[in-house]
Amino acid sequence: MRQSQLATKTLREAPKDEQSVNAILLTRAGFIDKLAAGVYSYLPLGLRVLRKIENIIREEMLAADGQEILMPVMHPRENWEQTGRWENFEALIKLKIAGEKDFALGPTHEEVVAPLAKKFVFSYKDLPAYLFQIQTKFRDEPRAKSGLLRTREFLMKDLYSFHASAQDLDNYYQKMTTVYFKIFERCGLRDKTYLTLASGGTFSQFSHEFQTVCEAGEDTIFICQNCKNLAINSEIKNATPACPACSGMEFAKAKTAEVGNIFKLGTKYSAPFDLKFKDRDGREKNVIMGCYGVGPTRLMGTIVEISHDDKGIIWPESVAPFKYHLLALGENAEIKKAADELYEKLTAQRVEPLYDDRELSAGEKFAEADLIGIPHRLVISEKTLKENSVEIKKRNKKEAKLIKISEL
RNA sequence: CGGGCCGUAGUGUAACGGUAGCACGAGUCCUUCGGGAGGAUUUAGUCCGGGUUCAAAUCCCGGCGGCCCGACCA
Repeated sequence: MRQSQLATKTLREAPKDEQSVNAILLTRAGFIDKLAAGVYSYLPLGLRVLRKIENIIREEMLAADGQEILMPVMHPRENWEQTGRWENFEALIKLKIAGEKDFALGPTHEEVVAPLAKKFVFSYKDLPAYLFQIQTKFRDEPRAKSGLLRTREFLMKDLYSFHASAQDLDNYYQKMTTVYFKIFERCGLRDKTYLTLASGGTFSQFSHEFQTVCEAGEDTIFICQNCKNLAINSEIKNATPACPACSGMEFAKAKTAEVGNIFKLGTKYSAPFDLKFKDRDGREKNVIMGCYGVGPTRLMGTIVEISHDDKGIIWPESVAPFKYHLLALGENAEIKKAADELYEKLTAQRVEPLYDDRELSAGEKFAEADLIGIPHRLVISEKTLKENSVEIKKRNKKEAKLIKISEL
């Protein structure tokens, strides 16, 4: 893409109504735009990042036998009455349509997926089943905050698993723990992300969260200093003094953002919707469920929180909006021609270049490139042309080197 | 939802109750071109509603909106 065609512009200064690092950098660099507190538009650069994160998650869900669906955002009141959550889910956004009918904007989809599964699950032969979607969720957060970390409208991948036995759920739950770490690995968050015990288990003692250490996070966890494999959420720390994995008693306290969570739901949602199956023994039993959530928009914010410097964002290559940022310095025809040719070549190779073909000073192009944070910077200038080469520099490294154009 | 702070061009910031100014951006032109370069010129603003006053960006009341702290976060 030619930067002269890019719809957005960068801001030299941070808007004064954003305080968090992720919101400041993403806004300045033109990835997002705030419409209201906790409600953001995703602009061309931001949407590219979001799609990459989504695709990583999608690939991992498909590899774990998930089948992708898309459920409605609008949920009839009756579904939520069925589980008692029309009244009990405080963040539920309710609205009337046609002046009469009550609907909720989906904050999660158990109330939709359970009755949906009822239409296809009859026998143990239909189980297990794994359905997932990547979709916009709505929650009436009393206080939206920290840019993309806590919003009222956000993207969420939610997978629901359906099992014939608790054992089968346990196995899949275990598998999803591994799959989730793979997602965080691919998004560049693995090193700072901890499997964390949390409350909320209706079916088992705990649920598990995936917590990424970062200043802007709003959770507090205690990381076991013995195995460093497990952490305990502060909300249940008092009730859980020792590490359940290794019995360690020493913990390090850390501020974190919850980037994912997994629940064993058991029959909490299958029962109210009468979601049953006929087992091998001929008896009718409740389907056992699990659910697994991870939010691409929050992930995007978290990545920026932990991967930036004073000049701007440093995207991991896996989620970067582009792989190369090609800068043409100077306006003479020779430079322009060489840069144009390299741009065409890279485009033909499908390696996703962003080409700064604008008539701006060198300093301005460098500053913007650092702000946007594309992993590899390519420069064509009088200097490089003398050597018949192009300068290449990684965003997270200081040194640059010249390579032959033919090497790209 | 409680508490605090705050709403002035696209962005950031000034203006004692008395002419709304500056910088950046954006537009046009010229000169520049390895770290947000220089010059000329143009553009654009007091969140909304009421009140006090000869006079309100400024004071008062109400609303709306934003940020931060807390509560909340299946």
